Amino acid sequence: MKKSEKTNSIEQKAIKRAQILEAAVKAFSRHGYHSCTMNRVAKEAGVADGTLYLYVKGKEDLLVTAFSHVLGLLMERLDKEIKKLDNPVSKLRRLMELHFEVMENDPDLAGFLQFQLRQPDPAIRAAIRTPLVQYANRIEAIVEEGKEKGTFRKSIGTRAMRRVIFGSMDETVSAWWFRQDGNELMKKVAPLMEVILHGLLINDDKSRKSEH
Amino acid sequence: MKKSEKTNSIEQKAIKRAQILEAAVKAFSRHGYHSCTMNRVAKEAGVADGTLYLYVKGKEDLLVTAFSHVLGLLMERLDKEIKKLDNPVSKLRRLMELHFEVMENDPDLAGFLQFQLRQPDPAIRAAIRTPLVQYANRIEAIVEEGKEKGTFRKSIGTRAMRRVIFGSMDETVSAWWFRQDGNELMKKVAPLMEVILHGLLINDDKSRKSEH
Amino acid sequence: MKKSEKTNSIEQKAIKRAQILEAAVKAFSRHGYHSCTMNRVAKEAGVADGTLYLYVKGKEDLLVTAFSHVLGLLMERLDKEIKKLDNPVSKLRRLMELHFEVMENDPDLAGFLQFQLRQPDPAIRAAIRTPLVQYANRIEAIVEEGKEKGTFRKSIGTRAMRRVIFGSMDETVSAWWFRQDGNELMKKVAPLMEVILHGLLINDDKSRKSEH
Amino acid sequence: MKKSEKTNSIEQKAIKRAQILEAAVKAFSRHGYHSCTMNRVAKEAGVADGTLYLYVKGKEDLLVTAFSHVLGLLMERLDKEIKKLDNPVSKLRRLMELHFEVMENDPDLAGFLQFQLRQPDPAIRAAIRTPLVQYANRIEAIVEEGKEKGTFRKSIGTRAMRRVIFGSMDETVSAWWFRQDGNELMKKVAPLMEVILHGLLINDDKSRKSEH
DNA sequence: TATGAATGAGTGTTCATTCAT
DNA sequence: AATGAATGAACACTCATTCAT
Repeated sequence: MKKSEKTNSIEQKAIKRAQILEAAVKAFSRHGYHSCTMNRVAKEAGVADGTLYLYVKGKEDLLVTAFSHVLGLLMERLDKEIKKLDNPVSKLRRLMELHFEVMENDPDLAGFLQFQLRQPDPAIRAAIRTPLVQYANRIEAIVEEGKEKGTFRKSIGTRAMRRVIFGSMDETVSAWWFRQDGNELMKKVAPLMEVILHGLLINDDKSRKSEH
Repeated sequence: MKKSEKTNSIEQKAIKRAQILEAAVKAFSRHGYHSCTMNRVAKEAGVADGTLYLYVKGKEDLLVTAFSHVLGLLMERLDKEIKKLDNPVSKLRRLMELHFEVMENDPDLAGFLQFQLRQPDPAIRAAIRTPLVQYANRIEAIVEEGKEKGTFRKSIGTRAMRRVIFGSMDETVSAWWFRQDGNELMKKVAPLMEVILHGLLINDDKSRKSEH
Repeated sequence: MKKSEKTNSIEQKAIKRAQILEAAVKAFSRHGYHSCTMNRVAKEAGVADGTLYLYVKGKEDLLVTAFSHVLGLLMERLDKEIKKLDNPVSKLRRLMELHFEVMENDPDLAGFLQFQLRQPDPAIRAAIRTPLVQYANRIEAIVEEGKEKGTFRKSIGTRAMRRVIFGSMDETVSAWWFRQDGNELMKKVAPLMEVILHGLLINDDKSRKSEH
Repeated sequence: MKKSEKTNSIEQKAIKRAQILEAAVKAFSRHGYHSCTMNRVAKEAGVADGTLYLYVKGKEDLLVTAFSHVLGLLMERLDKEIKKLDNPVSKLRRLMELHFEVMENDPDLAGFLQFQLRQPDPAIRAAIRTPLVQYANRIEAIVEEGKEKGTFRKSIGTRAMRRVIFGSMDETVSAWWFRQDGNELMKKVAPLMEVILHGLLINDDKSRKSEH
């Protein structure tokens, strides 16, 4: 049963890897990346200090690898869910719901993504950039689709729209995380969509394109 | 002339204090809060290491104090400028222009506010919260005024509006800072205002209140 | 054919043992004893880390055992060659030639013997002492023979003579190894013998026993 | 008294520096360079760990700096003593006496010079090379002088002579240090000089230049 | 016998903070 | 008030060794 053994061993390794990366998310979130020692992560994962280095190159790599791991899981789910929908507004709402749902269900993950990841270190930012861009692309794809289908206004740049969307979600999650007041995050979807879709103004005459 | 001497001495002290706080902004921005040593701040300020501790309690306090200092200057200016204007849309645009202008003119300050300040350490975040709330209040005051005057829609919570506004600006500045592509930040004001005021949708019928 | 199998197995083991010891000499020489990891030795020998511990007790034991192994080979050859010769001067020259030849033909071995072995750790030095003394005995035996045959002066202690002989060779090999300037080591035999046999002085009157 | 204060401070610093370097010699000698922790050196010097780094760049630099320090002291004394003498044989004997005397009076220093310094690390060897060459030059200068004055034989290279001289002394000190049998090192001067000056052979006819 | 994943003790170095001057 | 030399706690990472397979 060599093959079965080998398969098992590979599975074991993948499981331990996930164990470590998820322990890192939790530990970094609770103590803060810089204040969190590798020893704490190891304890959280239930392995020895040295074992961490069999799976990642170092502390920085652990942060980045853990990020790719969890964002990968999120995007896999996102793609599957969004594929089912047919109009950009629904897609945008679903993206936002999913984003908030994930955060709400795992505050450690939320803390990790909102704060621990925002490291000023250029090396870290560069490493994080790639998966982050993929997420931004998901948003921009919806915006583009909306423009093509005539749902969203073509006069505004896709980038600007993406920034408003992502910036709003991001700020909302951050504010929610700090208050930690029960699980109300999902309730923010509707008002946020309201503002993003229709804007602040009453009796808005879109033919004007601008208020002056 | 005891009094004059004393006044002079107090002024001297205030000047050195500002010197130190601005040196901290610059040094933290360039090297990153955690990687920046107190010695570097001291050198930047032109004082000895120990002298810093005559003005702040420690490194963390230096970060927070420096933040209050620069945000105080910004808000002082903001209040003066906004007082002149009479409608909420102009006020909102002016706030955004000012925000972007300050960032654009002082990239060190921008890096400090956008990244160095976002420390995951709970103690730091708590300390930073107070001055930050004051800034949020400026935005919410404009939103409230807009609602009262019938310019902004009452159906959306002030908080949600504020989050979209601040989140959009914040995300825009962050993205700009990273690209560091010349001084184009001011050009983002119009498209951002466009989205925020009118929303993403074309032919928006505001009587519907929502897209479904 | 149990016996043949067993013999074969024993031979196999001896071969692997030699493999490991020679890999250790090479690896220690190239990376330095302290900087060389057991993993590197294992790789060099083509076995797994754990396998090393089936042949030696630990890293220190590996160093000492490897030394005994290579010095044993050298002395075996030395004895055979010297047996053929009949006068102490020839024997001394042959010893020196052999010493230099071995070093020259295997720079890894030379580096190992000249530097990696000179560990300050008392335990290591003590362990190395035994085989080293055997080599010293070869030199002293030649000196003694020379004294008995009336070739060398009896007035000087055998130990002192041995120290001059061994110290000179050792210093010469070290200097050569550092310069690594082609294979000129054999050319040092003649001048070295010249000094050792006749001394530095011109017109030496041996009846004086000393220069004053 | 500004000047006096400053002078005093500089003196203090030089004293502490010497304290640290001499503590390093002692600590490295007793525990072995690699096994000796910086903490041990600090304790030996009576300072905190961090203080060491105010005087040297790191552990490796400490080794090299300590070596330069002690060899500098030795050579200063050597030059002064040798200047008084007029013939190369006396100079050679004085050099050897001094070498042995210094080692004998400070076994820690001897252990440091004989073993701790012989690190295989190329960086260390390169750093140590410069002061070591200076010492070699002292020996070669005496040899050259001896050749010019017609005392030493011109037919043998200066380098070869130096290697015999230095190698013999080195080997003698090493052997002595291991036995640690009282303070007999000085007694080795005469027999060593005997061999080096007159060679091993009885009835040596220098006109032959070689034994065959 | 052989493997190699897992272990965890051990250490050079940094740097915020203090305090004698 | 100002200095800056001294402090010493804290930590990421390595690697010899073990042991279940």
